[in-house]
Amino acid sequence: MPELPEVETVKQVIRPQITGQSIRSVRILHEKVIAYPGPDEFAERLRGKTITGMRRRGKFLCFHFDGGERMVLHLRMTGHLLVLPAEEPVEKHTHLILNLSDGKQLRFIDLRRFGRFWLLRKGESDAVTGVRKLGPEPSSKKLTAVYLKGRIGTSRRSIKEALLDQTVVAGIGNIYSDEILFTAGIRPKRNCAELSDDEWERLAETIPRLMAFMIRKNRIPAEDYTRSRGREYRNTPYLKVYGHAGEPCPNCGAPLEKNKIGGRSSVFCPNCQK
DNA sequence: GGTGCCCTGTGG
DNA sequence: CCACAGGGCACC
Repeated sequence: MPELPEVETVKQVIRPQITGQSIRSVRILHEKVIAYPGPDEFAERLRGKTITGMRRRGKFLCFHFDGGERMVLHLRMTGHLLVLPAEEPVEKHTHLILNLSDGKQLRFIDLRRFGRFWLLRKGESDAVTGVRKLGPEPSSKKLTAVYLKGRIGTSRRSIKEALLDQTVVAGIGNIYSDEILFTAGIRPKRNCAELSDDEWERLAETIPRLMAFMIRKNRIPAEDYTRSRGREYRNTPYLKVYGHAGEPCPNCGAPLEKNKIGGRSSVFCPNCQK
């Protein structure tokens, strides 16, 4: 479900509601969502901790506690977070509840149960979470045409697969890879090794600009987010190709085409994208 | 690299 | 009924 802009929204909505709170108790309703360590240790170590901050890295969320421990969360396809009063009914697919000192609860809800939590000790490596392998953020000044060409310029993969590789750039998913390639005028199936310097430049320019635009458009007041139960905060009105297969291209009017790349669907304009 | 899998729900 | 869904990983 969420890619970088949506995860950023979750962070912006949730962070002010939980920072400074301490965790009174932990309720794990489905142990599977706790990837590391075991569920008992996870709950035991969280209890009594104070939340000092919350950050995003790629599609990961990282909760910081006093004493230096941190909890890492990946929402995967359908995971989301809500802060609700303890008396609110617990909805279906709720897998983890943190009882906070102000009487509210931080809840993790995930229909498909793909989302995962990790709890790391102070200074413990995040190799286990995958955060350590992430490539630069789209907003990073490290993300240049020279970087992209050097990192994947000889790869025999398609450019779409490379953009989905979190070790190349962090945070791009199936929606925004299609949007980026449309804006940059490059077909998703194009082989990385055949892209021109000009095309690497266009990618390096498009990735941060489009992601920043989507983050800005995705902002939502916490009340609206909570009222819609974390469901209606997506960039759908701004997507030019994703979800629009068969419809006219917004640039040239030619019907947008859809194909499969590495098991993921991909929408593009056969006319505007070379 | 491709494929299957982890899950549940929805839409054709 | 089957195909598909915004993610990521293990396995040939």
